[in-house]
Amino acid sequence: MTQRKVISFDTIRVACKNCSLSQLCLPMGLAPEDVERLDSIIKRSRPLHRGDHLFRGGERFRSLYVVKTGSVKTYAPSEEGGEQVLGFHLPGEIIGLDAIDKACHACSAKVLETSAICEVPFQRFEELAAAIPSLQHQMYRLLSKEIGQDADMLLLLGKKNAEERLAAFLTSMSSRLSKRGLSPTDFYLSMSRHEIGSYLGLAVETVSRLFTRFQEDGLLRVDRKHVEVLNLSALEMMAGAPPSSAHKQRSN
Amino acid sequence: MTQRKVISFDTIRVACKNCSLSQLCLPMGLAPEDVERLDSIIKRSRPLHRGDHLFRGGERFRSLYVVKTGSVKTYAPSEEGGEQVLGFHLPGEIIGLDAIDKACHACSAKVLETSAICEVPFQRFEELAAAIPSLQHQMYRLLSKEIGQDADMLLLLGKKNAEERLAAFLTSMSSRLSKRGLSPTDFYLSMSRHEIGSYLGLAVETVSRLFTRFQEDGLLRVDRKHVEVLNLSALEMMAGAPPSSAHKQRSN
DNA sequence: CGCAGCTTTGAAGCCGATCAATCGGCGTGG
DNA sequence: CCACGCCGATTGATCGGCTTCAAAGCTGCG
Repeated sequence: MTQRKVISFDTIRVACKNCSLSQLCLPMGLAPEDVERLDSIIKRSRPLHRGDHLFRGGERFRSLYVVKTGSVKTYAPSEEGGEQVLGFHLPGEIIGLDAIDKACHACSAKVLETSAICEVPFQRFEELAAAIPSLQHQMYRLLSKEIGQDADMLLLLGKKNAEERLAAFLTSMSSRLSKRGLSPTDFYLSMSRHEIGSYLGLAVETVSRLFTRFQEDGLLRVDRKHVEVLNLSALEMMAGAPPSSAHKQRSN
Repeated sequence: MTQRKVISFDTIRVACKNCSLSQLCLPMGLAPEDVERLDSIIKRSRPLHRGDHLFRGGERFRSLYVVKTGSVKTYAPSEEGGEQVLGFHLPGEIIGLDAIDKACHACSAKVLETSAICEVPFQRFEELAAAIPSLQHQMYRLLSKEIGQDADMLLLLGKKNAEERLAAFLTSMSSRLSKRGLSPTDFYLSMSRHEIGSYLGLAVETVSRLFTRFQEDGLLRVDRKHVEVLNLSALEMMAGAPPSSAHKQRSN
């Protein structure tokens, strides 16, 4: 099913058993009783709305957050009001892992659309993990996975051109939404062109031009925030190795 | 003291008590007996030499590696022989955290100069961490720290220009070496210009030109791999906020 | 001593940023 | 209900930094 009108979708069902990490990110190897224990420490908040902050840079770190529905962006506010978008977080994804080290948030997290977010007090989670080896292992995996994804992003920013970047962004969105049972080819982008550009290290105008070009090339259909992917495999190809043989990047 | 002739420094003392994580990355909060336990699972290898691999992409993940002396680069081999450098690892730093998730190395790690590396079997480490809460916490911090650093790198690649990138690279090297008791202003770079360029998302020629320019501007003195920083604070300034007011970056 | 590889330097071209202006949707208020 | 105004998105034109291409210089090693 396509998720139409996400932007103004206010009636979010918060009542969902096992909204917890158990399903969202730790799908394997937990005994039912352990799942119950994990579930018991999780706080469910009322729906948050566009513009609300989960936390701001500089605040003390207390909890991890799991997106249940909706989407969140993390960003580093820079001097002169500008901001660098560090990531977009879709349902099932975790926010705040980077703050464990200094026990203080280095970035801010802002809700992009009406969203349901679970809060996981880290202190209590840590105690639980110490008692449940498989949970501890899952936590290590989770942190490790984040590092691996960052490496992919490093590669994207370091080596890929604008076309490849946007293609990678779109295929990433596609596959992540798909994992949550949403359509991989028809979705709404809750973030602005400006935010996409910031995330990908591109100017807004470049992002806009590329959307237009992709549409002209029959890769997708775009209407504002609504995206229909018409040729996913072509996008994936483009996101991966050098796309058009026209101008190949040096392998530096 | 400056570390002269690092490149051909073959007589590395491997015999060093507490070379372990205890000193390298987990400086706080461990009881002496726990340090002993941690130390006991660590394997010390004979010195490795330039070009040796710690592991290659695709190999099964078994251990983390800690650089004791020397330096290591991690890189993602791409098709057509090209490689993307993901990071440089100096004494005290850990390698392999990204492989925990899939229990398989996604990147390769190659020794840049004669180095002493400690191997930490992860399975056994994990068991130990489960039994020592403060060790578990340190491990979370370590993983989290890595994520935070990746975010810094994302910002660098996404927003900074060539000049800022090299300045950031140099100040990073400076401060990391300094942490290990080496000179922050006089050091040898064990990696090639090409590898620096790959890491920073720049062409070799650009890196070379910038070294020349920095020297002309009196910021540093360069001779091959030997770097003397003459104006560290200017470099730090340059690496941080927009450097020369001449051409300011859009805050996208 | 001579080659191979890395580094440096020069020149030209291109991609994406920047500047500039219009378009378009959406919320507001009359 | 519609006109207005604001802000994001789009489109066009120009500029510039970095890449690319090319070639010489340097260094270290066999």
